[in-house]
Amino acid sequence: MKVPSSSPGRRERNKQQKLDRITEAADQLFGRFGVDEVTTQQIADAADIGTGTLFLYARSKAELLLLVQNTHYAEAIEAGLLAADDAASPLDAVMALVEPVVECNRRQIENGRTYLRELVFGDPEEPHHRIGLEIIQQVDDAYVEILQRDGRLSAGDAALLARAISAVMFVSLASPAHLQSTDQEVCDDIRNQVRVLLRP
Amino acid sequence: MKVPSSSPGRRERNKQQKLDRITEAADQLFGRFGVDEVTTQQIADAADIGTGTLFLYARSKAELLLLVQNTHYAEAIEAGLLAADDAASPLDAVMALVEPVVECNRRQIENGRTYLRELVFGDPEEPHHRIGLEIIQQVDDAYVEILQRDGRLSAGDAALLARAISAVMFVSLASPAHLQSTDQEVCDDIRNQVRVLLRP
DNA sequence: CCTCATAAATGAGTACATTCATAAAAAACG
DNA sequence: CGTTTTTTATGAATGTACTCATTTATGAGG
Repeated sequence: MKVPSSSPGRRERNKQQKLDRITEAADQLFGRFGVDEVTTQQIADAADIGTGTLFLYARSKAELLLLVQNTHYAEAIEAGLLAADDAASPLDAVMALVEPVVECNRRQIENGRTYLRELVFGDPEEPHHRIGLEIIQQVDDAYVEILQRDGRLSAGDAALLARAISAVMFVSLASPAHLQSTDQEVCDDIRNQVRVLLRP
Repeated sequence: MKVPSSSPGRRERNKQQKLDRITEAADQLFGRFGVDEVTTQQIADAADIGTGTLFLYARSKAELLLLVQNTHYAEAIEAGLLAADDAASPLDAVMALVEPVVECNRRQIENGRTYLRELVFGDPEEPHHRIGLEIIQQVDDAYVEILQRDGRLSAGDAALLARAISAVMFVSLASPAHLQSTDQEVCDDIRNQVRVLLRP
């Protein structure tokens, strides 16, 4: 048995390199053509690996999309958390979080909708799925914190209201009604709904 | 050119019979095994039609599920609309609508989730999809009416709040978190969220 | 260095939804 | 009726995500 401390070993290095190539290839191809227009074979070819190898690194095409997109959402949410700190009102704070997520989600609308679809309907046990859920949970947690700032809501009610806001954002982003809308229009639509929810 | 008035003609009769056989077969098989465990071939065989014929009557397997389920949801909503009329409070009225839908949706949980998934993410141009959207739009309209009963909300705000309630119901039903829950637990969860939304 | 055990990679194979060229049936027309 | 046109039915063929028996690479022990 070898000590796992110092060197990662060639095996580990190879694995990491392959994962990097896969992530890079999938990100490029998905971003360029949309998840439905890209075959797993094309990704495998672009990453220079065998057909089946791909599925050792992501158990499904959906997982591959989550793997690629999670990073982008994490960045968007980081920005949103910062912006929410100096918002004047709870509504503005919520929207400071919503805006970067909307922007991220709609960079490629088809991918954005598929990402949401898989988060809700995919297998929550899959590794990248789990990570995706953790990432959006951060937004929910931030909503709770925002809603409690002025002390008018109990912790329980704040949690429930936060879930409602998340649901509103989810459905607004997923709905085909907004396929042709601008990001701004989607944000405005969400803001209007949240405004009514917050009106105490 | 023949007058289309009097007799339906053998062609029309055959078509109707086939559609009936397809609907019956799909309803049975989906209900028994769940949509993912049934192949379109099995449905075609059960309906005693050719492989390709199925897709003349429903453009996709998803459309077939919508075709079969729309009827059930329409019935559930009809019951809900009646019950909502003699509810004491807006919250009770909303829940009178929610309960039959939850019951219908969760008769077979996998089918229920797939139904919601296809309604939101499927092609809204497909005929049965369109009908499904019209059916759930009734629920949304009913929410608007309920919310305006006491006159404390403008029409616009009522519409926005109704959409939020719909979003809450959708996400609560779709979420894997409720895979193991009872119908009652799901209803309670939705009720809690709606209660917070309605608290002015 | 050699041998064996274990992990990783591979691509031919599978399953299944959907399509499409062709055939059969029905209607229209004389 | 027979002919032509239009609609409907069919199942073999297709495309694609995913699996799995087999091969190959890596590391451990001697």
